[in-house]
Amino acid sequence: MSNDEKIYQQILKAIIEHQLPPGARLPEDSLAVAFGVSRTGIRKVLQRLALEHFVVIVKNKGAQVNRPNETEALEVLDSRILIEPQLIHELLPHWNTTHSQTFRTMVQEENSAEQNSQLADSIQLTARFHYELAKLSGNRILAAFVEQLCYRSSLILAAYGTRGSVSCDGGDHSKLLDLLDKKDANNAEKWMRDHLKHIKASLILESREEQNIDFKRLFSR
Amino acid sequence: MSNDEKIYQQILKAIIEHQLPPGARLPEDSLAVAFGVSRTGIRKVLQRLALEHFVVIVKNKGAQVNRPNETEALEVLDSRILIEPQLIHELLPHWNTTHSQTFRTMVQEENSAEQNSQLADSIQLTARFHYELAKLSGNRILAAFVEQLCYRSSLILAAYGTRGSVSCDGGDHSKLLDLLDKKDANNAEKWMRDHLKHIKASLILESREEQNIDFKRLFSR
DNA sequence: GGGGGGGGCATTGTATACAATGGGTCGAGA
DNA sequence: TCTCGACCCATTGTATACAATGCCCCCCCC
Repeated sequence: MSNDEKIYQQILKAIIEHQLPPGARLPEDSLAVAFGVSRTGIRKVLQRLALEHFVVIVKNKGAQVNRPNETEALEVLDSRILIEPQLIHELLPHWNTTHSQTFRTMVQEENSAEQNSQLADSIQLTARFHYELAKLSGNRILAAFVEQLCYRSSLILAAYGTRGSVSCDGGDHSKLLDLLDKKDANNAEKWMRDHLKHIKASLILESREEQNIDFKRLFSR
Repeated sequence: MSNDEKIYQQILKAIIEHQLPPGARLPEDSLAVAFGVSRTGIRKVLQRLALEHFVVIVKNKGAQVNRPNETEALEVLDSRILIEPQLIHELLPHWNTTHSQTFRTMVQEENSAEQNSQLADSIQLTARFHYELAKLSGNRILAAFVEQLCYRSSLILAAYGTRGSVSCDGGDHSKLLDLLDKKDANNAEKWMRDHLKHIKASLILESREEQNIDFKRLFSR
């Protein structure tokens, strides 16, 4: 893996695990010394992260970790609801006992992370479950897109998620595996859709609009 | 629009219109003098184009316009087949006569471009029809993804498309508008799926594998 | 005491210089 | 004449220098 890629992975990991919380500033200089490279390399990574919506770069003000707003959160979940259930049909023909084993191991990791109250690990493992599944579809473009959506979901869950919305996953995911083992495409698809809708519904979206306050209306007597 | 953005748009346009054909090299220096900036600005744009799969950057060898292979072409079309038909349901509630007018005008442009044998224009207008439609879904994330897929499709059509696969679109697109005007969601969805499948089927994918030649097998007596 | 303006500092934007890599060409030897 | 090798040039990778911007604080004036 190239050096840039390593830096990218490390920063992305830190963002997803909320070691770099939403809103955190990412000064080029500090990162440059931290990784032992010049600002040039850091800028490249930051711009990639910006294109993928993990950070926001404001001209002449630099980068900070994206703080997804309500609209973005809902759109990410809606995108997943539209795509992931359909991928079930694509991946089921390839599904075999080896995959089943691998994914059941992953579910166990999720459960133990959850029981130890390692929220960050739990969220990340949940994301991984979903995008590893997407990869089995065989369509690398869609798999990459789902992967990005899952990572963005990690950010969203950490910001708007309730404990319940994350922790119910462990049990849930193994149910999907049962359906896949039975080659029950329709119920597996339905399960996936309901699962994602459940997560979407569990988000706490305080609807106080911080933006677009209509001062004129507000202060007209 | 920022300066970078302008450069990005110009290069992207040139790629989609095949003024920069697949495989064309994009030396940083030449582009830098062409746009009157230093290599720094060009590199940023090229890396963005690379992340979006319009160019390929090979370390120490630079950038060239992506030449989509068979697999990539099929995956792009499959992605669109999975997403776009479903978006019909999302956009139909917002569909009104104003939209209808706008899109019918677009179809006319497509037809005239096609009649004048302006293949590049025709391909691009077709792409635009699809992603403008996607934008009406209200989900900006999916719309942006579809937009990217449509642009990639332009590259693919120019490389693998038959004249028929492009030119049949003009008449086709207006049929979809009729269905949308009738608020016939199911048939509009079906139309979209068939339309994309038709395009996919019309690609000429010569299956001579240029890569991964198995010399060992080839030359073992 | 409060508000507005100016200056300094921290940070990013852009260009350029130098290092490193890859490919192509020219020449020597078989 | 063909092949292998070394050198050179074109191009990219990386670091650094300087310019430009924005923010914050302080001071001055009202």
